[in-house]
Amino acid sequence: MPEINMSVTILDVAREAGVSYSTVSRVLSGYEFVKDSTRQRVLEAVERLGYVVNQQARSLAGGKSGVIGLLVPGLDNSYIAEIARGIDEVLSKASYDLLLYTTHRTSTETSYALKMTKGLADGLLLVVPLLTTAYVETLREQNFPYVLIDQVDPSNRSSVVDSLNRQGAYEGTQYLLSLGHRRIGFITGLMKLRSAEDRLSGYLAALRDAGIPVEQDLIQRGDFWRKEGYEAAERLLSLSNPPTAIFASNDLSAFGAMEAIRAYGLQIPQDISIMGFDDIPQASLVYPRLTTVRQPLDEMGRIAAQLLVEQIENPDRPIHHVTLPTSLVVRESCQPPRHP
Amino acid sequence: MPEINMSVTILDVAREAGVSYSTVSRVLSGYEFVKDSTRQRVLEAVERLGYVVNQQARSLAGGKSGVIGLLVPGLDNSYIAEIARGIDEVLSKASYDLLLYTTHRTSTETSYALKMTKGLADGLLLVVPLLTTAYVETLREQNFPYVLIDQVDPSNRSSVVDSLNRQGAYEGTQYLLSLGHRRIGFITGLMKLRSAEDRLSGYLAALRDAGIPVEQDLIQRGDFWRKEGYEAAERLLSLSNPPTAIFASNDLSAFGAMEAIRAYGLQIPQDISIMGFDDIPQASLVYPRLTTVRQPLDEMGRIAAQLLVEQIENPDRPIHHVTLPTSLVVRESCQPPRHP
DNA sequence: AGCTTTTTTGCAAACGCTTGCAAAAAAGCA
DNA sequence: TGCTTTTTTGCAAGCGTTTGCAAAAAAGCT
Repeated sequence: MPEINMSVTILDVAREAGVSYSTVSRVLSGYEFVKDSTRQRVLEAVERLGYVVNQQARSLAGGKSGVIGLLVPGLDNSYIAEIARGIDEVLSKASYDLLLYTTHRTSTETSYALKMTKGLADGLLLVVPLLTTAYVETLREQNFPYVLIDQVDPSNRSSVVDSLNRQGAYEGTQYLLSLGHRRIGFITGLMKLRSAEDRLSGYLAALRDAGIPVEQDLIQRGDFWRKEGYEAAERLLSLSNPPTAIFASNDLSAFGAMEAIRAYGLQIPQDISIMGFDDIPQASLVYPRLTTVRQPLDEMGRIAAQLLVEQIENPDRPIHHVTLPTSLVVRESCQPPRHP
Repeated sequence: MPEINMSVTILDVAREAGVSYSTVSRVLSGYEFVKDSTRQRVLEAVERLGYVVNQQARSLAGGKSGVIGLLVPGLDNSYIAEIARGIDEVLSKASYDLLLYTTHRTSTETSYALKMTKGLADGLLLVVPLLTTAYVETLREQNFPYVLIDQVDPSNRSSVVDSLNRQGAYEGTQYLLSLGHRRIGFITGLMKLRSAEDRLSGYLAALRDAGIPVEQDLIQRGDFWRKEGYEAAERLLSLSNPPTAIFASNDLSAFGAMEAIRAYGLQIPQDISIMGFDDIPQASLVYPRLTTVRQPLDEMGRIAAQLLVEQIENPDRPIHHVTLPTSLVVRESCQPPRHP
């Protein structure tokens, strides 16, 4: 009795159960008009023979693959893992498999997305996609279900899940101001992404509302990755009048900045305070533990997956834009400046 | 002129180019006996119509998918990202796409692996699989190409890439001994995995060779994850005669132990030294930076991908077992004990 | 120019499944 | 019991591609 036999086809099951292969197909798809005794016979034959469906054939023949594609920019960022966790929670309940494609080479983003629309996946979740205009239009034209996560669609015709980036950065900056910091360095994210823009905008708004003039030297370019965060922090620290605090656009950049601060022989938070954005698990792992603006990443994943599943099951469903609140998580990386 | 049109099939291209669809297929697969002018005509039609192949149909009809499946236990561990990086480097050169399946729910490991054998992928890379006996036998019987990474096959009939776990742990323990530590706590990995066994074995061998008796209380169970590392360290620290150093079976466990040490009000490395295993990127990010035994993770991925690609292209190729050396990376988390 | 060999191409079958339609069987009703 | 409606099932076509085989065309040789 084989547990699993890869060479068994639906024809073998049909023969074993004494029915047509279309009846086998109907049993497996849960079609209601199948006699119970027939269903039983088929299921027993499936088990006896160790039948595994050929997903390719099923997709080609018009069935649903039962797979959701998740397109992420890379793996070495817990931000992705946190979102994926929320996604997986919803998808497992809805009996979908999650298929992950990484696009650390940007050129693959389009080709992967389009590959997935050809029967490989029933829908697509796009995490911080860079090239939205190129293929999202194609996805929409083909009525292929997709949801954008932490990135907006300039044409406002996509379902999107993101968070209050601007508000979060505003509050984070306010917190640093409330500690007495007046020279607050800011490390941007990748500025072609809307989240990076919004976070910078929140920082600028908080300064303006506090009547503090913006100093361009205190704003340094980053790209959301640690290495650029290190370099941006270096530039901030080498100013003739360096900041007393640094607000990095995400936790990874903050980690890089922390390294630069230490390489400068300075102490966190005694000499310079540091704040991040995201609250990935490592934020509470580094020492001192990072004060950060929290994005509910797993909830973002959850909601995106729900939107997508609903869209697949109700294709006429209107698009949604869900924006989640951020919250400030105060840990040990910030304190009042040495000289007020 | 559409850039990409998802609804174009090979029939449309054939019509547009004035040839049969089998000629189109031959052109796309690089078959040598096609007239150059015909080839040109077909390629222009492909471009003009924005044709994208249906991968499902291609797989079903007997073609290669050009996809390698990567089965990993979870995403929130940079160990995986590092291995994936090496894999991706080789696969992109060999023009294979990488398809990642996560199995944080163990029950999906078997079903994902078997799904992939049905035309979805041309080969499979299995990273620290837990359930090797159940389906690896099936993969082998079906002559489906696969390589195990950082896990052995008890039957010794699989291609495997791993590292000198025992030797690495031996040298790590020796290093702590050379600093003067005589009470060295050890946090195990998940003991059903060979790497966990080997690392414990290396620790024990180093103690034995140094003539130091093994104390069972100094060996605490972990599972390679941070939380268990925290708890194992708590147990070590609450001993009446606690260790002066802790050797954790992997970096994640070491991070958890670092947290426990701090929660105990102790300082690293002044009060207690800590060592990990893997050298994931975070090891040089935590403070103090972690001394650890380095596994060349990206090289493991590279070699595994090479073995797999070669196996796919030469099915008669014999199995290989490649074991890579580890190396000690001394950073700032260890120093001689306070009282020799 | 005719014959042989090589190149080129289309036909047809196949891959493993889903599903519309119609026929057969069963159930319900008067 | 006969008629109507509902349930159950198999037939046949199709999905989009690959590939073996044979026919047609071209090239090579005498």
